[in-house]
Amino acid sequence: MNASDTQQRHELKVDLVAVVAAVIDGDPRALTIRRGSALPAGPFELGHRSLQAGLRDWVEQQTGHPLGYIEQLYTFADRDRIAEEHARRAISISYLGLTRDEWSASQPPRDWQSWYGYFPWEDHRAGAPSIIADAILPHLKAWTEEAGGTAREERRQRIAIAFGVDDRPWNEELVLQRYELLYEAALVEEALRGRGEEHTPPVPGRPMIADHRRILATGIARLRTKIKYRPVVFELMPPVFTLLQLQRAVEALAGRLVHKQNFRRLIEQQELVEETGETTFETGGRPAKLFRFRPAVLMERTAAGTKLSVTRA
Amino acid sequence: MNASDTQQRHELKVDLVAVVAAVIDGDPRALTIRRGSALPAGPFELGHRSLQAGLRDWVEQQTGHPLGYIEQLYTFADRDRIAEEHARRAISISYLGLTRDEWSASQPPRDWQSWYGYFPWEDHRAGAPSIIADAILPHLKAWTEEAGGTAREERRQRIAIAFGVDDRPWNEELVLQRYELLYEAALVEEALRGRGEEHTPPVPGRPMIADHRRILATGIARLRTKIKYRPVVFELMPPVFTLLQLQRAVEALAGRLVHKQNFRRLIEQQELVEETGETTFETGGRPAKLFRFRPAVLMERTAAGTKLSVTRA
DNA sequence: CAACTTATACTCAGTCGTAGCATAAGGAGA
DNA sequence: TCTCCTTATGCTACGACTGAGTATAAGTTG
Repeated sequence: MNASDTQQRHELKVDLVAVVAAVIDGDPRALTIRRGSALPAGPFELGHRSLQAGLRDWVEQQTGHPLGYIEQLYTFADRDRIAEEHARRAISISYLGLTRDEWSASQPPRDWQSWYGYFPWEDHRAGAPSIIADAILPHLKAWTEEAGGTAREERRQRIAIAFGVDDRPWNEELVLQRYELLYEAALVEEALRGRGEEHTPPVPGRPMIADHRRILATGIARLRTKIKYRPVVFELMPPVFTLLQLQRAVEALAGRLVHKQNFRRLIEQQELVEETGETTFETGGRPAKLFRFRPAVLMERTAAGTKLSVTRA
Repeated sequence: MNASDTQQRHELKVDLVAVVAAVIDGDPRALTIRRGSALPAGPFELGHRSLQAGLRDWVEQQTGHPLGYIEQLYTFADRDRIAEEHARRAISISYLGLTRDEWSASQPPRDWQSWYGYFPWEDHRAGAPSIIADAILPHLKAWTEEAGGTAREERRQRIAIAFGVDDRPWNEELVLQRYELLYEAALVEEALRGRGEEHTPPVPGRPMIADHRRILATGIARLRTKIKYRPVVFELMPPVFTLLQLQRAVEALAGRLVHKQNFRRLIEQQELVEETGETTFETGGRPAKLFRFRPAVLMERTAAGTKLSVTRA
């Protein structure tokens, strides 16, 4: 009805937004601009050969970083979320990119920000962060009380699943669901904007412009899901590495520790890597064998079914 | 470079395209318009509250079918693929919708077309279709020969993975990869358009306008992947059903048969369904118990991790 | 040399996927 | 009515994989 009656211009602004991930100094990071307040982004223009090409252009232009592997994430267009930023309505097509931070001294340093500055509740490598029990759950509980009838039970249920309440396991993949819950409960800064209540949000975690933090959450969730069944960690690792370094990278992304022995067994039985024949003494204790990814794996990554399940520590 | 130099209008046409799936008479089908030649679609307009709302409007307007569950699929913008259809460049945001075909006699009949009319090579319920060995693989083999050097080996590899050559298993999820291979090898009608070579394509399978068949492939692939870890079949089933009916629906979607006993065990141990207490005699042999989905499952479907693995027959 | 760190090998129980055997309960035709 | 066919449903066995623990090897540091 409204679609056909309303005769308006059918043209819209289309933005490309990039979540570019790398593991640096044992931390999972995202490439940002404006001192961490935004993701690299720019409009899709007629000069771009494709969406991907446009995205690469913008990222390289804004950060100086060339992109390797990228994949599409999601297309957003919620009027509510963007209304305050742009008078006009816009569509954001988001992508996930994976790289290493291969900076040369001649390049300006890039603005890599740790994921967990934006999502402090997502890093469970040293156990569940205390802010979950101290700040998040109490506020969410209060939020369930606000609702009545079936809505209250539904909220309780969503919270229990997302944050692993009452003996439910923590599921590291539900990054977006958790952020959305906090947004709906108005516990993050983005939810308070333009409401005249610009007070400090009750839950720590750095905000971003527009819905960039939501897009970042989408990218993290996708990556956490994907490492389990596709060999994508490769894109984030240097050409040669030890198994523990690989494990630390996976742990950084997943935000949880894994069982070392089982991790190695998994890696080796999947035939993802091969020994280079050399060892490194830089790791502290007994020298570790160095590995590289098997070329066949790099080729098959499009379709091969590889599982790199994040087993518990 | 090109992005910043080219000062062009930053507005684009944005189309919404729907893959709406249902299982009717044991066949997986898609809701189409124009006698099966196109998917329901229309431009995203300023009057639409959201992308999803816009999509619902268009589908209902064009087919009379209201949509229940929908999820976003992918956003396409390849200039090559759409060039012939629209002079102007357009972006297509595609969605997957799941429904039952609850037609009332007063409504006009909807245009439900079987998936396998468009992708005859995807239905392995009665074994691998003969066209794979008879038509597809020979043509693809010829196509590998056209390439030289590493490209040839890469093509061979992709074909082997996608179609399950040399003892590799058939992977029903690779619907899109298979279609893309056939497209690249110019074995489907869409690839021949506007090239002046409008001859009959070498591989059977009904074409669609623009890149709608590619979008349909994307939707089928997504659904085949998703039934394995999320309880989405529900959306496609009537409120009450026998376990064999549920199995047949899964088989129709996956395009392959499953082991009956294991399927039942899986379903029951996941506690997805509960008995209604009644039985039906309409199935031929021994009367079958009737089941319904447990209400809790319908609620949790957003986040619950349910596996409905398609075990072999 | 002792204490500590990291690497790596091996074991074991529980779960899950695959597959086969067996029985129950209806209908159709001899 | 009896037999055969069809579908439904229960149960068992086995191998692969997962989660978690034990033990040993080979370095560095004080």
